[in-house]
Amino acid sequence: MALQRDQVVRTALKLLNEVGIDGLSTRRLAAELGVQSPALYWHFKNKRELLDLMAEQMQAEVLPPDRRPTDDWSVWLAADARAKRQALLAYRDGARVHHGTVPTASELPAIESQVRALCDSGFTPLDALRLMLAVERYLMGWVTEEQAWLQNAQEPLYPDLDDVPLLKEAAQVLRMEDRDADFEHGLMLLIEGAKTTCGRASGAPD
Amino acid sequence: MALQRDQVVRTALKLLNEVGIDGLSTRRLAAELGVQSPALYWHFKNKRELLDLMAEQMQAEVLPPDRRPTDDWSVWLAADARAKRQALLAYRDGARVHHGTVPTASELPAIESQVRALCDSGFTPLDALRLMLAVERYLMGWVTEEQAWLQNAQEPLYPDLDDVPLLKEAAQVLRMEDRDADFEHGLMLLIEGAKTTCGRASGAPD
DNA sequence: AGACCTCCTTATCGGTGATAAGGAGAATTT
DNA sequence: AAATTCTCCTTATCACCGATAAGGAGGTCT
Repeated sequence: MALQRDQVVRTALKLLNEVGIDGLSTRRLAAELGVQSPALYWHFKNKRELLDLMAEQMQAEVLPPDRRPTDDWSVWLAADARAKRQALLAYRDGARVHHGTVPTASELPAIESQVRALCDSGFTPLDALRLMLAVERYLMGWVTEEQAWLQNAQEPLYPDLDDVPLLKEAAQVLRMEDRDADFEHGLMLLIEGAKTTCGRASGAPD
Repeated sequence: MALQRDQVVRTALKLLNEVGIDGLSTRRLAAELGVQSPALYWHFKNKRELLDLMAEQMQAEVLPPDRRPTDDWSVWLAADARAKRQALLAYRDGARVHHGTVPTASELPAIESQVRALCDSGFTPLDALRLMLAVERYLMGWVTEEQAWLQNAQEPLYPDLDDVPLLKEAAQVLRMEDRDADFEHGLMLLIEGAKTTCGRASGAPD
């Protein structure tokens, strides 16, 4: 039986979790598939294309198939960001795999419908897209640093904070002990900022 | 005359702009310095250490030496973010070079003093540090994607937007034609969000 | 004079992504 | 049925990478 393209992608994702993106070589992947490494180049133009498909598959595995904007934009926008974060966290170095990927033309309609929902709540198309872009990049930056830290989670960070009392008070953030809450806080800042400057609450137009 | 450590770093940064981080090999750098590549390993433990020093140098070249918080927190916080963005943009792949770098213990006092300034404006230490973290990661995510896009700036992006009228209206964002303004917008969202949920304007307590 | 220290050299190792050329077998055409 | 084409893989090889081992030349210190 011949190798299937998406079987290669799935194996690559499984391997990613074992060895990380720096350890994910075409030879290692080929070995995992019981094949010689040049065989992969029949299925993919190059490694970049493989990584792109891996990124696509990662999102598909976690995101619900139809993310139709519900009534309150701040609810679905936040839920979307949380789901995407989980998608990236589900694989080692997920954010780095996703880097450099650009929305293909086929994803534009989904973006359009989200922009439309925001516009129905009082956003201009410009502000709507800018908000979505800001959330997306906050998300990417967050998870990238989060995963870089996860990989080096060795000795306790900053053992002595006696000289910096305020940081000592906020040590849980500095030591990243509740990353979910900290991510949520930043996300909330973006959404609150958008509420006060552009949008209005839906269902309760002011 | 022997090679100086910071001469190597400066040459590496110059070379970075010519070949990008993927083209920056120890051999290429050694050649630039008129030396054989193992010579570099006398000055640096490994390539990671070189990249760390490059990241440090990049920030030092752009950031003013003493960034003392002025009266209005939203002003210096934004100015700081803009300066850091410029520092990263000043070199090709600057954001990727900076990735994985973690604040050393010696940078903690500077962070403490910024947290203090925020607390003077009504923040709790927790909210202050979370805000700074959110801005930092938004910044990193932003510039990383920005530079990835810069490197692939070839054919025009999304030539046909007739099927997505709202995106057509916001095409300048989608096509990243005014990246400064778009970055500024997201930064403003974070700061406005912080104003309405945690802080109060300094000088004009409400 | 001898020992050390600094900074570099040559040689080499095990790995990487990628290409060229070709071969075996199934499918399709003649 | 024979010939051809297509699919999917192989072996061999390229140029390059980060890193280490071992040693050598030249200055400095004892």
